[in-house]
Amino acid sequence: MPVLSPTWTDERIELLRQHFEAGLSCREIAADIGVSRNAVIGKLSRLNLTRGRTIDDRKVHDRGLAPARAPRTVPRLQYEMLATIYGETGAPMVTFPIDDANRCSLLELAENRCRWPISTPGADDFCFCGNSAPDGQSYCAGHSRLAYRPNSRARVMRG
DNA sequence: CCCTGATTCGC
DNA sequence: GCGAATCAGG
Repeated sequence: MPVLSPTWTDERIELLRQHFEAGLSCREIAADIGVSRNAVIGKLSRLNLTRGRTIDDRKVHDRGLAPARAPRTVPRLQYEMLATIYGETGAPMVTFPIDDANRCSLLELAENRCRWPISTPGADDFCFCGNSAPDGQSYCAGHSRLAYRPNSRARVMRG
């Protein structure tokens, strides 16, 4: 690993395009390349590579920057928000066990397989999660959420 | 609150 | 040109 970060090299741009065309989300692309999500999006926009939406579609051109937010949120919405972060009203949402029984090697990886790396690259037991991943997702539901998040009770890497 | 993509703007 | 900040929508 080089000491310098040459930002966007041809390799990275190629990776960017590969993942973009593969249908991966910007968040996944960013995590895979090692940059922030905005960096990926910014680069994509700079390359005129946007998926669907363009400036022409944008309605509000009059950027007053929050002049007056009138439309008050409905109490119900607020309740949902708070319930999400708070106790969830006795929600039995326990920690989801990540099955390590489906581990597979890089060669066995498929589009619907979780690509979460297990152990360290180069190790004899190095493999991937291999759990079923949603369409367009690189990781399974559990790992997708664990991939990158500042708010985590504990970094449960290595399953 | 979480997330996403897309634009804007300072560096 | 790059990317954080910001906006807009789900």
